[in-house]
Order: sequence, then structure tokens, then C-alpha cells
Amino acid sequence: MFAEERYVRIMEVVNQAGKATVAELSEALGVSQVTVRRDLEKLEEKELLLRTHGGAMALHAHVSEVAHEKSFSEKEEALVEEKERIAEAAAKLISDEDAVMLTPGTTNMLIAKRLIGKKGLKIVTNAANIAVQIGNYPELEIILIGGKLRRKSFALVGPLAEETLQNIRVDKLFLGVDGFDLKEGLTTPNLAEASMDRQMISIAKEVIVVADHTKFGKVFFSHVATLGVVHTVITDEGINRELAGQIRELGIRLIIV
Amino acid sequence: MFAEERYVRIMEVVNQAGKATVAELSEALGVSQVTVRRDLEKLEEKELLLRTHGGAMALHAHVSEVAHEKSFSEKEEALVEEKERIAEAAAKLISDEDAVMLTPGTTNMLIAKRLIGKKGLKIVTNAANIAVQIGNYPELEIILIGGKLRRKSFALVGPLAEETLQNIRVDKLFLGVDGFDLKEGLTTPNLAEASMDRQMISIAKEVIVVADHTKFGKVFFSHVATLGVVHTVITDEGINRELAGQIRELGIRLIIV
DNA sequence: TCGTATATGATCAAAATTGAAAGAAAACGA
DNA sequence: TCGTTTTCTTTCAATTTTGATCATATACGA
Repeated sequence: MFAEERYVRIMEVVNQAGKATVAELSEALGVSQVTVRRDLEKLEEKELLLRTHGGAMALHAHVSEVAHEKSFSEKEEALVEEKERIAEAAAKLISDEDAVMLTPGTTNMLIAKRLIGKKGLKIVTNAANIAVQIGNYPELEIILIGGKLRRKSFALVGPLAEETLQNIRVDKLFLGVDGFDLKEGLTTPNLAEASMDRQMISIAKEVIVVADHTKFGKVFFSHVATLGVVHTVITDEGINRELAGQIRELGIRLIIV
Repeated sequence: MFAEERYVRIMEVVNQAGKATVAELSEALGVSQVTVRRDLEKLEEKELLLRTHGGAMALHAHVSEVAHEKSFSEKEEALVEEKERIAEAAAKLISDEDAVMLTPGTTNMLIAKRLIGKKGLKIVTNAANIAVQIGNYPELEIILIGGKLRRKSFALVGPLAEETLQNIRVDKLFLGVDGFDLKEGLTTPNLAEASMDRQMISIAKEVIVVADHTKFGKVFFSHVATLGVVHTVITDEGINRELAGQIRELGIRLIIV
């Protein structure tokens, strides 16, 4: 038996019973007590349990949970503050009876979380992770567009997805883009996602682009749409003043937070 | 044998069994232990498995995965061991070029995790959480059926989902059911999910029911199908001997693990 | 054909794992 | 408080596993 297997078994016992003694674990795993103690030491280092005199105790869920969520992805993932503010502004645009659509992306994930509790709201998305994230909360009606799953972005794309979209109409589309350029319009790196985005734009009454300031002036491989389709843009204060003026001149409502 | 072929075989063994020793792999592949170690090193670099002293473990069987997950659900969710064994047996039935379909459910989630690394495999599912769980790993093609998201089970159901299914055909369906009764057939508590299940059965060449022993003799509100559609049943040793005989008499292949 | 690059295997010293033993620390009862 | 018992840590030795180095074989292109 690998040491790692013991770790797993120990965690199972400890989590299930809430605690375990060294003698019990030594017996259950068929290794010496010295080895059990060394295992417990390692598991405590990883903050998976708490050692005690004579054994170990389960760590309360929230301790490890809280520590984990923020420490890994979110620190690296920059612009969290900005995106949170964008999401807050976006959520304010949504009324209870709307049918809204969300494209994949971190900002839209933040928007989704802020919609929890809105009664009667319909949410349509092609981001599997967004659906799962808010799927446990009642009162929201969540429609997930099927299709081929793209890695990393968790976007559902392809003919299956586009076909499904044709039966749907929504009030507001929150469109996350990678590039927003006055001349080239909206762009994104992936062809399949661009095609999906276009479909989604075509079935939405109102198109709201959410993009932090770093997205402006950028152009990516796949063209999504011209700026003519955009009704509203929400971004953060980092946006260039001049550019902001030019966007407004195009008749687009620009919300800066 | 090419190195690439070895990688695939190693991933299969590791993911199906959850672990493998260097000696085992050396034996199975007919290469020296030195070569196996070099292979494992490469596979670990690609983050497809975790090396241990003496071999390697599947990502899904490791502490970092297991510890967090189990602490919450495990107390209520019994029969983990049994379900793991069922999942292992199920994974063995799947060959690389198959197109398989998975219904929502904990057992099917376990099966999905064991499929990581199978090259060219197509996985179709209407369980959003299963898709997200394995969505990050390369080499799998994952198709998620869209639809209305049901809370708790993360099943995607409804007309949208059923319509999508009509364009799809799969080799094997792994069907998780809540009730399996000789007289009443397959049943489940939710009407919408039962309807989805029926659709899925109709587009699958082979129907494989995965159910721990507690599911037998149970009958729920919504009828899914008669036992006539079932080709194979995988369950654990807890199943009643007499019942096992009766199932086999129906011409159903019964796998007990 | 030759030379080179790549993959694999063999060998062996270094590192990791484990358990036993002994001393140190902590818990506990009187 | 003291002494006893239990538990823990440290140290060491036996064993296993690993990684590095070298040798061999095979494939490939000039």
C-alpha cells in the first residue's frame, strides 16, 4: 500500500468519525504506530486534519474551505476587485422577471453569483461551470445550452449548441469578450466560441458587454461582431478617457465603475 | 510498442484501478521498471497522474481530491466502497473508441473519473456536474446535453434536452436508477428525469444499469422502462442471491463486484 | 554506409520508507 | 505535587525505490 493510499484512508476515517486514535489507525492500516504518526504529521502540514495527543481530529469544514477558495486561483487571477464592481453594476441592470443569458468567463461567473435569490429569474448560459456553481440555489430557473465542452473555459460550443439556441429568446445578454476594439469590434481567441457568441447576440433583445479595462484595444483571432450590435458596455475606471468618449459617440451606453 | 501507447495503457490501468505499482506496470507492458518510471515521470508532468513511492495513483483517488469532497457528503452518502467497485467494473467495459452516455448520479460520477486518460473516448451526459468534473482533462471529448437544470442532481432535463438527444447515438449507456424491481422495472422519483432516461435508452445500443444493492426491490413514482431494455447490470455483493438468479434468468448479464 | 539522435535496459549509489528501540514529553490519578 | 502510564519524538538500521550514468540497440537522414 502506498503512503498516499494511507493518507486517503486516514482522511476517510477521520472525517467520517470526526476523530481517530493512533492505535485504531495503526490497526486498520496494518502499519506501525510510528508510521501513523508520521502520516498524521504530513496530513496536518497539508491542513487536512488536526493532530491531538493520541490521534487526530477532523478539521471543521469552513477552515479549509475558506483558506482554499481564495488562496489558489483568485490571487493570481488579477483584477478581482474591478470585476466584482463590474458584476455588481451588471446585476443592478437585471430585474426579477428577466430572462438573461451569460457567456463563459470569470466576470459572468461573478454576475451569476449575484443573481442568487432573485425570484423567477431565468438564466440561460453555455458555461457549464456557471450553471453548476449556481445550480444548487432554488428560485432560479437555469437553462444550460448543451454542446461540446471546451476545456478551461467550460464553454459549450458546436452545432448542437447553436441549434439549441434557435429555440430561445432572451431579454439581456451579458457578453464577456477578450478583445474590444473600435475598428475591429469584438474578438475572441476561439473560433467556436465566437460563433456561439454571434448566435447568442442574434437572439438577445439587449446586448451588454462586460469587460475590464485591459480588454480594450485588444484584437484576437476570431471576430465575434461589430460594435453596432452592442447596447451597453460595463467596465472599470481603468479605461482610457478618450476611448470612453468615442464609445459613447457610437451611441453605446457606457457604465464605468 | 510506442511510448505513446504505453502512456495510454498506463493511464487506463491507473484510472481504472485508482493506482498501480511500477512492478505491475513493468510486467503488464513488457518493459523494464526504469522505462515505467520514465513514463510515469512524463505523465506526472502532464498532470495526468500522481507519482508515489513505488508507483502512481489516479488524480481522482488522491488526498487533495478525496479529503475535501468526502468530508461533507460522505456521512450521509453511504456505500462509497461499493460504488467505487461498481465504477471500476463499469470502466472495464469501456473501450477507447466508444461513445458512452452517463446519466446523473454518484456512481456515474465515479465512472467518469475513471475514464480520464482514455484517448478518443466520447462521453455524452446530461449531468452538468459530471461534465465539469472531468472537463479539465484533455483527450476526452465531452458532450453535454443542454436543458433545464434540476437542483441537487444537476440533471439537465426538459424538451430542450430531449430534442438534442434525437441527433445522437451512443454505444453504451450507463444508467443510474433509483429503483430496480422485477415486476415494476426501472423507476426513479422524478418525472422529468424518467422521461430523459427513456430517451437515452432509445438511442443507446447497449444499456448498462449501475445500481448498488439497496436499489433492488425498490419502486419509485416515475416509471423509466421495463427490464427488457436492459442488457447488463452491475451491482455489489449485497444483492440477494435469489434475485440475482432471477435477473440472470431474464437474459440479463449480471456483474457482481 | 556512416554518423547522429532517440529509446531502452543494466547497474549501482543515493534517497526514501518503515519499524524497533530508547529517551522525552504529556496526561492522569492519588 | 509526585509518580505512573501513555504517547510522542528521535535515532538508527534494514529494506525498497529511485535517479544517474553508461551501454546497447534501433531508426533516420545525409
